[in-house]
Amino acid sequence: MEEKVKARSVPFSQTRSRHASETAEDYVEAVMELIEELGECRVLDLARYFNVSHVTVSRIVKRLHDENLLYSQPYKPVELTAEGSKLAKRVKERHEIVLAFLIALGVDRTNAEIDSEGIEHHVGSKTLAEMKRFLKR
Amino acid sequence: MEEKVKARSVPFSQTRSRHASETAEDYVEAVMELIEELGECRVLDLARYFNVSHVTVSRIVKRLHDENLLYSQPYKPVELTAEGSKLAKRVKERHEIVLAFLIALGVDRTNAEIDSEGIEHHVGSKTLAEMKRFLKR
DNA sequence: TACGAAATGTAGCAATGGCTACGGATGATG
DNA sequence: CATCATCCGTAGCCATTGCTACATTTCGTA
Repeated sequence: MEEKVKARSVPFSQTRSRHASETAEDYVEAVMELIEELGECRVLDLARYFNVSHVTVSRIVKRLHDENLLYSQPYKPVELTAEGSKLAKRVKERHEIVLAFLIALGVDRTNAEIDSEGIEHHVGSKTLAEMKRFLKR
Repeated sequence: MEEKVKARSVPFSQTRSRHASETAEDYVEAVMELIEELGECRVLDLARYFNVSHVTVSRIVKRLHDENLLYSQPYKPVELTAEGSKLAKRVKERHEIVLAFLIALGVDRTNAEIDSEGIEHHVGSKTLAEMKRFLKR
């Protein structure tokens, strides 16, 4: 009898839903950042930020509105709900730690910024703690 | 006049196509691993590995066949093309470095395995080089 | 050799995230 | 206060990755 290979259910946790969560994290972080930089966050600001069409942004904003992360009204700026703001702060802090970590590791700023965007969503609490510890050395 | 926010076109490089590439990387790596472990790689082996239905695997295998990464015939085991094998080796090596790096950083093996699966796709050559350097210390 | 279980393929649905094209809303400015 | 550029929403297309249900192929074994 063949020996069965263990399922990688945890690491490969359902690509689609995982990706939807990453989008949510990217968007609330971007909204917070854009509000800080511009005073408000419009759909087109997000479209420029992510380099996608305003249509894509509009649909995602609607979804995140339904998920209670964003507050949006037609033709009005996008704002963060309390929940969205909480998530954004957590994501931003994690992002900053990952970026600082990569730079401390010796990666140039440009590449550190690029890689940290992708890496941040996959850094669990244990890994994040070790990155913080490394930064304190 | 409002100051425009720079587009994050490089880090946020078109989510969909980026994700399709990650899937390709995961699949060629899995095929190589399953062939090593089981002698051959069936559609159902991949389904168990990724914890998805055989239908999902079947469609992705077809796409990767069209992309010349896999060689597949109906009801036959899946094999790697020369191109797929090359990609798989590259991905596996990168994956092993990331995993070893996280463990060297102090992360426990379980969390290191989980996080390395997600992180590996976002580690550029510069970051990978710094991880290697860290491992040599 | 013929049967049945297991493996695989096909049909068709949903969610997500891309897009273009088009039309309605807003707001600055003449 | 009317006009027009800009912003944003809607319709509708495609690709990817999930799924269930059903059909077909393979293959060991009776």
